[in-house]
Amino acid sequence: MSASRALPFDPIQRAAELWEEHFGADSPVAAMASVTSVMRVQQILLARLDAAVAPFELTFARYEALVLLSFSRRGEMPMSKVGERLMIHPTSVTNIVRRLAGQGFVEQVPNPRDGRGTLARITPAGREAMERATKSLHAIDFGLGALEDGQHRDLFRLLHAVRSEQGDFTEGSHG
Amino acid sequence: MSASRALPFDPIQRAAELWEEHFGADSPVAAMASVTSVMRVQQILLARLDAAVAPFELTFARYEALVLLSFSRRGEMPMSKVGERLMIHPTSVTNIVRRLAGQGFVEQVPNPRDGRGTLARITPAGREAMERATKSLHAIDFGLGALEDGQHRDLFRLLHAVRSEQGDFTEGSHG
DNA sequence: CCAATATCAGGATTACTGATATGT
DNA sequence: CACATATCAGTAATCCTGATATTG
Repeated sequence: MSASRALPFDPIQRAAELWEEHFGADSPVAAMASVTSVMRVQQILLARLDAAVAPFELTFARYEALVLLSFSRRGEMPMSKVGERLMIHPTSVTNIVRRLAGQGFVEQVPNPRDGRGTLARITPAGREAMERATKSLHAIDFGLGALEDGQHRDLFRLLHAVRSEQGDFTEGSHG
Repeated sequence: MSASRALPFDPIQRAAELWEEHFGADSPVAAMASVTSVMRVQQILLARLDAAVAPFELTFARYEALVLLSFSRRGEMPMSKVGERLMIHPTSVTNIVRRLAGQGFVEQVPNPRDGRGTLARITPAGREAMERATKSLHAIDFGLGALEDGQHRDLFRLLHAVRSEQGDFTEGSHG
């Protein structure tokens, strides 16, 4: 999982202190510390999530695709829409779906309403794997057991502001 | 930058609602929403940071290595210590430092105090590139201009809890 | 003809495992 | 001899930029 032993200090805290010494109190030290923390926590979480779903031959990215399909009405969705919802590149969709298809977790069928398009459809085996992986993720609280529900809401709102500014979506309510 | 157009709703919010419908209010919906948000914001930030330092032929990862070296007393540090501080894999250190060396931003010299070891040492050109990249990053508030200082502290503290639980460091103060 | 929908080829980055040469 | 320090080879995952065939 990358770094091995624990340091006797918080490396991000240390970096922030040095940062302020070198670049002055005017520099966005707090932003730097936040950014670095986001990077590190993402790394930690992804490792935990991937480990949790690995027994079912899934990565977290492939798991997310299965969940998305399972939530849809017919268990199927155009490739383009999968990419839109998961916010991943079209070639990544192709890649992920092909891999899931190779595992028998989804099948790719022509879109009857658009001859150009392809639908990804979850199979019973895919639902089975998804449900088992979900239990595994529930058991570890999605890697975020360190936080309580109120803190999750705080974290979500702070990050929501960043995503909103990026223009991921047009509405601003999350309540 | 992966996804193109904005959705008329927050896809993470939507996912959380569907999640609760499918898996019940007992499931860690708040944790799921937090995790997904961390993933997405990391992606947004990394794209912004990489874009900010790209004019100087750097990635954010290589920039971080330059900053680390420039903060050290002699501008040099053993490879192993670089990996420890940046919390990246030894082979990634080799990779990053070799690339920086190819650009003339660092040089690799034998460690006089350990015949097995190699020191990465920042060059004047490396300091120059680092300082210019820093100005570029300052100008965009490290991609986190959407948050105010108080919010940065909140965000840092929430993520600090996760990092602490992971055992990245042994102390618990950050005040 | 232009736009949209995948898909593919190819390049870049990062991480990990396992093997290796060197030195403590 | 056991251990530590890089480095390398090979594998995997992801994203990106074009190019392409098909269809609307």
